[in-house]
Amino acid sequence: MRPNKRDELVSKALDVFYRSGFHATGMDTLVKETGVSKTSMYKHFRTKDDLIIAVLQLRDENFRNWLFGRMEDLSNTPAGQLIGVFTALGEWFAKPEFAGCMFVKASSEFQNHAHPVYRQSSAHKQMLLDHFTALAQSAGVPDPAALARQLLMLKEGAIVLAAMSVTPDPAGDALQTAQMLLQPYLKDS
Amino acid sequence: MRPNKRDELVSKALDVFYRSGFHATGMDTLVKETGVSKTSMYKHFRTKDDLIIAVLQLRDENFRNWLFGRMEDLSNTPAGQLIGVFTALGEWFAKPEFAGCMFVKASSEFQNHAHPVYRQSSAHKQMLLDHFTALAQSAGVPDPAALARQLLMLKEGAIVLAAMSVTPDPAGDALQTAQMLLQPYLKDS
DNA sequence: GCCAATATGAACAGACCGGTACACACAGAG
DNA sequence: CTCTGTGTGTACCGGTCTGTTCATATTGGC
Repeated sequence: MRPNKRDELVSKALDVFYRSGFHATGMDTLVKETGVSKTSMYKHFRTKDDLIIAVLQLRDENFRNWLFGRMEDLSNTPAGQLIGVFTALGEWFAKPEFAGCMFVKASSEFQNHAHPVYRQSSAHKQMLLDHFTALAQSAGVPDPAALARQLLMLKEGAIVLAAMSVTPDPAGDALQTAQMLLQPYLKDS
Repeated sequence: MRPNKRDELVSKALDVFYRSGFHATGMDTLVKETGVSKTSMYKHFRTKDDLIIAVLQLRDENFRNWLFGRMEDLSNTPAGQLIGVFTALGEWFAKPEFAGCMFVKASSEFQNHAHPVYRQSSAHKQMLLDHFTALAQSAGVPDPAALARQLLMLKEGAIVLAAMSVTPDPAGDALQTAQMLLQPYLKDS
């Protein structure tokens, strides 16, 4: 029961769940895809729900590291980093494996608000909101919380429209709107 | 095989799917909930997918009638109607049965872009976009298509945040943003 | 009333669901 | 070598999935 074996299972399960959905993916499929035996799988994860929760934890970590890292790469100023969200989104949407937000999908399939999967999905969005709020505050915005809510809303809307193939460049559209909201606080540094 | 019986089945199935998800809801559950026999159910709908497609058609009709009707009630001007979207959203979010957008959830569970459920979900959003674009054009906006995309994105973002209980008043936040976008075209009539 | 056509319901079919029992391979200790 | 502990794979469990079969009510025409 090496610990990195567990991580490997979670990582592979993430891919399959992301591609095919949670309820639609059976444990037999995951066992086959990972090459491990069912017994081993259930040694690492007591139930399917436990596995899903581990998957969402990994996703939260990966997504946060990727997005926040990308934002920092793109700008040194808080306002510039907030704008960077939408540049980063555009890069994500262009990837062939893009298939929407995993947490939105998770909360869609586990709608009971008391369910750990729903709570975890909600917490992920809350975490993003907190980060945006902190940046907005650093940027000197009068109402940082309100701006953060607006930017998060743009981000979620863009992801939905991208996942549903409604408009060709939702990241670009969101970027334009965000620039309007942030214009007073963007120094051209 | 009275036609209104079929409508009744679709309507009831809509409620159950909306509450519990598509894959998570079995035909046995639907049969039990509707009181009809399984044979009758499969007389009306050849497969579960056929039923889901009928459900989404009804949802599309209901949602369109409700939203567009509410928009017209709220204002006589095109720009005012576009603002009305977000007032209407606020009313929707306050309803106890609110559980996010059914089409976003459907496309989450049926991600294959060639699947009729995905295509239908995408088409629903396209329909909304077209309506918004026409209104924006009537309002005399220079780039009606761009504004419509922005407003649709705000709507989708607000629904996601409402469904995931991230912020207390996403409709209000979206309304504020929309007012910024539409300010030049809103006459206080 | 009588017969044919149709709608219905319960039981079932075969596959798959999440989860478990258990026999076994293989390591290290003596 | 033997004994023992641990990780693994297979076969299986009861239940549920979508979809079907077939015998039985129910209806309409004459």
